[in-house]
Amino acid sequence: MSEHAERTRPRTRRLPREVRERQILDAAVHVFATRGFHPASMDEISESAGVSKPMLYSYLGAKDELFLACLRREGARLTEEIHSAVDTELDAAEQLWRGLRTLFEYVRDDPDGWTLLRRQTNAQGDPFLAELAQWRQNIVRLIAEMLSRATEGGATPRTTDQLEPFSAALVGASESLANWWFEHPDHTADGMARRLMNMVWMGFGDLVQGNYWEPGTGA
Amino acid sequence: MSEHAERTRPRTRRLPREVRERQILDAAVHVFATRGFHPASMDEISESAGVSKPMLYSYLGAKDELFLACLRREGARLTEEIHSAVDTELDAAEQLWRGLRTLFEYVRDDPDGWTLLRRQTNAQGDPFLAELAQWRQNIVRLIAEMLSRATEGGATPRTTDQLEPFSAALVGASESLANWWFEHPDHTADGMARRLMNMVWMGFGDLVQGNYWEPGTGA
Amino acid sequence: MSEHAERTRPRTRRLPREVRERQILDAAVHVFATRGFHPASMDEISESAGVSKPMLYSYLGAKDELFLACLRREGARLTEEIHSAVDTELDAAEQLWRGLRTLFEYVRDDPDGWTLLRRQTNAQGDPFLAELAQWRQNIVRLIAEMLSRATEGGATPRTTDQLEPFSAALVGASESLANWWFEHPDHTADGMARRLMNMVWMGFGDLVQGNYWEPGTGA
Amino acid sequence: MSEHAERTRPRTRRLPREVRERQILDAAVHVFATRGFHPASMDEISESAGVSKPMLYSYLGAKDELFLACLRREGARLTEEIHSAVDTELDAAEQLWRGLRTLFEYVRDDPDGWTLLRRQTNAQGDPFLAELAQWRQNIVRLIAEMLSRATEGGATPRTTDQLEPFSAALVGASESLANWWFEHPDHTADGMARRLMNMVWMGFGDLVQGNYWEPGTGA
DNA sequence: TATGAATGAGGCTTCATTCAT
DNA sequence: CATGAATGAAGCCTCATTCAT
Repeated sequence: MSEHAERTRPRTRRLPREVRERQILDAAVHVFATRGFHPASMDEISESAGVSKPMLYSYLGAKDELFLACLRREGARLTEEIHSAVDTELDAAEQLWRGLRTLFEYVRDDPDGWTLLRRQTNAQGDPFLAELAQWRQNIVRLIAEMLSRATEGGATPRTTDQLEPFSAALVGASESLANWWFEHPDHTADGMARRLMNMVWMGFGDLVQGNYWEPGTGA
Repeated sequence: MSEHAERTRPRTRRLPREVRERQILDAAVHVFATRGFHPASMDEISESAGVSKPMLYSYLGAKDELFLACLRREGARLTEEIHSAVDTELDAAEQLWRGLRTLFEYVRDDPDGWTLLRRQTNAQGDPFLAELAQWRQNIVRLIAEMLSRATEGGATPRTTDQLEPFSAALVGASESLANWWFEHPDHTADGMARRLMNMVWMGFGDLVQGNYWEPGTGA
Repeated sequence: MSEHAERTRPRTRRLPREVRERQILDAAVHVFATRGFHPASMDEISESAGVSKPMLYSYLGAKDELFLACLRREGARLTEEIHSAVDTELDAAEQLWRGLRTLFEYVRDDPDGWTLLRRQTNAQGDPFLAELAQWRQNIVRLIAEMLSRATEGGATPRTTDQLEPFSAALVGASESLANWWFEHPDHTADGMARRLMNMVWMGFGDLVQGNYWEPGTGA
Repeated sequence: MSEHAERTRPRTRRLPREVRERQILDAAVHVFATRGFHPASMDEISESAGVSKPMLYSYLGAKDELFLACLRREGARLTEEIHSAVDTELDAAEQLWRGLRTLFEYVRDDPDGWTLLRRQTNAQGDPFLAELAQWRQNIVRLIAEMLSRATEGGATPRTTDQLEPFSAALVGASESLANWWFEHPDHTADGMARRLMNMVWMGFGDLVQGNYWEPGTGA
């Protein structure tokens, strides 16, 4: 009887397009993050979103496009949060510190999004992943520029040379450390950011001698 | 013409098992590295190895097992090279330097293997990838121990606390920098290792002030 | 011409699930009965059902499950028909007579189902066939109980001892005689049941002396 | 070392063809009986026979032919044993009794052979199984003739009519009872044969009244 | 004689995607 | 707007069988 009753009106109400899209994206981000792009199935996504598959396609297109939409949303969210956290007037160490702290806050608040951004690596044959690579490179370049601005004057040419690979390494270290955090969740975002700041700013040579970086210390 | 091109390599016949296994593994490492686990097809691997599919299965088992065999071979190769390069008698900086140099040499000499090790991330539902995660964690731990040994005496408790996350970050930085290298191949392995050494040992704070790490300098 | 012949039945479209499931089961029972489990191919079943293969899987699961579904449907049908034909108030001979007659009517009306139930033997490595063995054993036990009830009082202990193996033999005789019937179809179900009744009730010793069993005669 | 030593001379000696064929047939009968025709693999058979696959094919041909060879050997063995046990001079009951006893002795002594003969049912699409069906029918006919001879004089026409289906049912009952025996092995061949004899000769009607058949009693 | 090496062919299964209602 | 019904295409895997030594 109750089964019958449920069938008397459509399972889901007519919702405004915007709401539906967010529902779907939320579900898709979760499934893609949990399974990875290829093993994720459109069936699971549609079910998890509480939407029929035709709606999925009609709202967000094919699997590639849906995945891209997820990447774009999460990438933009992270980028914006970092942007609004750093202030180009500050010195390099402070900017870095704020950026890292924001990053780890994002990781904490939206672990699926982070997994999504972090998991996929560029792969020949998955051309649509090029956009993700592009996005990463942008971040790397932003950091490089930030450091460049912040070190104008003092920086020797040799330092400048190192800026981009340094930024790349920094991004890699952040990603890896965030993963480590997943397995050791008894740390705060602040603590994680501070850890990373120490590493990249002070270097192991200093740490070994007991010299630590502290927020507010400056360059 | 293109039809003829497909017959590029004539099917060599009746080779001893050992040789065939190596052929297959070589091809599989290449295809898995190029495409990733899921998109790689057994068809492509068998074709690329110049061997029929039943041989794949007869010699190296199902797709999972073949993939694991690739991971094991490449992982063991890298591990061994690094092991034989570092000498636990040396101080930390020197050990790190040698390890990093060997790593980048491996990346240069066996880029497919590197991509393989680097590309796959652990995903729920791909339990066989757990072995890769395990292997990575072992490396992290090895580095942490190395640093721990090398800093005995001087290290404060706080430093010790940081050793494992630091190692994780270091591995991430190496991976990311190696990727950057793929896109800027006009650098030597030695140069890349030196770059990374500067970052992790000196830290950006020192670099900014013109203090660089040099091989042979010691801790 | 033959190309056109293949399109014999136009793909009916958009049928309710219930109808499709029956269509599929009908086809599957036929193919499984004709070929046996292993040689039957999902391709042939899907084609014979006028449905694409994914529908088979979506509606009735993998080959094992589809086969089990066939067994269950046919087994239940036969069991029910016999159940509603016999009446535990009657004496043993009458019950047996009605059961046998119903059995042969089922064989006549649903030869594929009968072949299905009769053909498969339990094999190590086909664990899903255990259910069929179980079902057979249930029938044997039912018959044994029926005879037991019907002979209470008169039966000596020795008779009771024989009830289960006797029932097993009876089932085997029925199966074999039904097969014989397939090759000599110019007999009625009633005639076949009477034949078997004579054998099992009177025994050859009586038959040789011209003593036959007749319906309505009683024990 | 021992592994190496084993390789210094061929794993198997040159054996006369006859011996090899018996080896192979023994293994094949076992595997076919255990798994059934389709699931049995030539790999398992060759391994179980201690012979390489090319030898298998060279000695006994393809899978169908090998299977047929198994059926023929086992079928002939059983037929011969029964033939030499019965004596057409004896009366019907005694012949039947001896035949049944021999049958159950064969089942006891060569259960794989029995399973082989009993398991496969004629299947459209497995044309090579027709020979098995033929063989069964021969047995049925033999029994019918035996009964016919043994009842000449006393038998009414109606009895004659029943002889072939009766024989078919008898064979089915034997098969089924032999299967039951597999699951209740704590009985002797003699006991089983006596059981069956009671059923087919006396019939349930007599049994219910305490009339049993005893060896040596005659018709 | 004897066998390790090798494969064509075919079966099971699933997935992204679309149609008809 | 919304969906249950439907499928082409492709992937993994195994088997009977033969070749070259």
